[in-house]
Amino acid sequence: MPRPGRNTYSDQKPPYSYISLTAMAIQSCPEKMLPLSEIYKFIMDRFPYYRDNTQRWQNSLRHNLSFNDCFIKIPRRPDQPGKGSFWALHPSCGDMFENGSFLRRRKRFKVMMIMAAQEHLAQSKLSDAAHYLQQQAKLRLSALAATSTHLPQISSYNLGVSQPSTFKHPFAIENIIAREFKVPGSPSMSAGYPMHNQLTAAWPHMYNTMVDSVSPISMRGDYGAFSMPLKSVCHGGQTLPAIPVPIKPTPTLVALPGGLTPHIPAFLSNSYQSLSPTSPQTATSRSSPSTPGETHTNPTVQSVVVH
DNA sequence: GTTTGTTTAGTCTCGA
DNA sequence: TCGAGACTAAACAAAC
Repeated sequence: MPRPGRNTYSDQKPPYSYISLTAMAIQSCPEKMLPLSEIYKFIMDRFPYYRDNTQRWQNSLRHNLSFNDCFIKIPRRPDQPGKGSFWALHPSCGDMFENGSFLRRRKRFKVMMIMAAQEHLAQSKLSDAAHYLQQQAKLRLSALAATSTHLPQISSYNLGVSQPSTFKHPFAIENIIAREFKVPGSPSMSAGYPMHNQLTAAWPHMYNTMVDSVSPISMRGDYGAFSMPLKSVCHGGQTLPAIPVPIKPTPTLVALPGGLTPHIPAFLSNSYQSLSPTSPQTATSRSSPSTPGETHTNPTVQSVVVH
């Protein structure tokens, strides 16, 4: 497998999959999130190969963004007009390329909790499923408490502050190609996992929703503004903290007959206010036709990411 | 009309 | 050989 070169790959196809290219682009940005057009731009800037046949590879890239759970979509705020959403990396996609190949991952990064829960539901009584989910929630939440202090930090979302970190995201461009490139505009790229405190600041609405989402799943039936599944992440057999990711507000849900009310860490229960991923201002959602501050719930269950 | 996002389907490649 | 991941093409809908 060719190693990343020192310079651009001229007209040769770079030895990176679209996933790694996209991840590079996202990682190269201090905010760790980019709109599609910027991802295109990043790739074309660095890899001349992709200046041709743009239709083809851009379609593939979009397909990858949608198809792969390792990418999460972040809606624009209403006061940030523009097309499309921002794209970021799922916090647990870190070691997909652990084997050193940026063309082929060890295993596809996938969010499976809902499927698992549904399968479980299909195979057992509802009460069993509720118990199962409750156990999962406990496991993740306890692991969350245990691991959160060891997890990597990233730059705040557009807070203008790069937080110090020793962790290097495998997708960080400095880890992939920064050996070869100087990344303009990211002097202190400190690699990329959105952590809870930062996410809470950046996406309070998500966390708010998330808190709601784990409340008794009788739920309010609508899919409001920030309806997005709460995705806990379980990584390589290891349980990691949950990050809410607004991928697909699918109505797929698994209602817990007994009501699932795990203990929610304090950092998840931020009030609904301020910051958005891209601006230190009031967060509202473009996707929400409703009043900011209004709590919407997403009747989804926690999910598990498996590798 | 263009861009963005989702989905489906088929093919190719690689690793076990 | 087979399964899984990657790539490509295409259709379609929604947002801008």
